Amino acid sequence: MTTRFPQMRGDLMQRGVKLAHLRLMAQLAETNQISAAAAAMNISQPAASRLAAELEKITGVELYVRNPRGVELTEQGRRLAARAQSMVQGLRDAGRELVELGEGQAGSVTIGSVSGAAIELVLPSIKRMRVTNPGVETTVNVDISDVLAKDLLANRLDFYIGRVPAQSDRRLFSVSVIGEEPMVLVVRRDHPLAHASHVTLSDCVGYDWVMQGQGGLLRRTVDDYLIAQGLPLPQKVLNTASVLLTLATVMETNAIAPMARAVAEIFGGDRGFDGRTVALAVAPDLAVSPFALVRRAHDELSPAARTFHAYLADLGRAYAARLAGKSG
DNA sequence: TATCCCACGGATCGGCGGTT
DNA sequence: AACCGCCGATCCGTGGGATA
Repeated sequence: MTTRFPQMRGDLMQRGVKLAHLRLMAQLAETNQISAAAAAMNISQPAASRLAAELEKITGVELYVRNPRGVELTEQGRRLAARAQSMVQGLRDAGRELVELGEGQAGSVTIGSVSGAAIELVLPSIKRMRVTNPGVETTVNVDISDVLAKDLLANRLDFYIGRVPAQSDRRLFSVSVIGEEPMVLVVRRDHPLAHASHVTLSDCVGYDWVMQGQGGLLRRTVDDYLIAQGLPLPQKVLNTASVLLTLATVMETNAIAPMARAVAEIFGGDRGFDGRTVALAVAPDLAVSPFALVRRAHDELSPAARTFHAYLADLGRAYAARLAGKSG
C-alpha cells in the first residue's frame, strides 16, 4: 500500500473535518461504495466523492483505494471509520437522550428530606421512580430543614420535604403542606422504663436525653411540649443532629431520644429490623409542626423532578389521610 | 447590494469487469 | 475485440446563506 500523503496531521477538528466527512466514512465502512454511501446520506454521488477527497486531503492519509466495483478502506481508513461510526452513534444516542430528558425518562433528581419523611414518603417514591423512570438517577440528602432550605436556594436541590425555616423569606418558596410529623420517645430494649408497668413523661425527665441542639425545630417542639405539661426540662442533654449517633447512644446507654415515629418504627422492629429499641407509651400527641414539599417559588421543575414531586405529593396525601384516621 | 463560500445536481469522462 | 454497465472523478452552473 502506498501513501499519497506523506505527512500525518494531528487535530482533525482544527484541520476542518466536518460531520459530513465522518458520516461518509461511517457509511463507507458499511457499503464500500461511494454512490451507496451517498444514497444513504441523501446526497449526490459527486458530493460524496468530493467529501471523500476532502477528507483525504485534510487527514493527509490514504483512506481508501479505488476498485472497479467501489472502494476499499485502508487500515487507516478502517480505523477512522470505526471512530466515525462511534461518533455518529453517539450523536444518535444524544438525540434519543434529549427526547428522554424532555419526557422525564432520563437525567437526575436531587432532593432533600428530613429523616422522618425520608422513610415515610421518599423511600416509597424512589421505589416507584425505579419502575416508571429507571433511567433517572436519584439522590436524596437527609438533613434538617435549615440546611435543606439553604441548599434549595443555592440550586443544590430540586426540592425538599421539610419546613421553611422561620427566619427565611417565605416568598422565595412554593410550599405544599403534607402533614404533621408524629414523634415518639425512644429507649433501648432493656431500658428500665421499657418494662415498667406504668410510665409517665415525668419519669423520663430524670434520664439523659439525646436530641437536636438548641434552636432546632425538634428541640423547640420537645421543650415546649414538656413546659406545656408542667414538667422541667431535661438537665443532661447530648446535642446532635445525627440520627446514627442518636440511635447508637440510645442503644448503648439509658438515654432517651425523641425522634420521628417513622424512624423509630424501623429500629423498633415494626418493619423487620431487630427491635433493639422501643417507643415509650408517653406523649402520644407529640408532633413537630407540619412538613411540606418545598420548592423554589419561581423555578420550573425538570420533567424527572416533576414526576418525583408528583409521586411525593400523592403519597403525602395518603399519609395525611392516615394521620387524620389515627387521630380521629 | 455585491461578493464570497458552500453544497448540490447534471453532464461527461475514464477505468474496469463481464458478456457476447 | 467490441460492447455494455457500473462506478468514481471532475467540470460547470445554480441556489442559498453569510458577510462586508
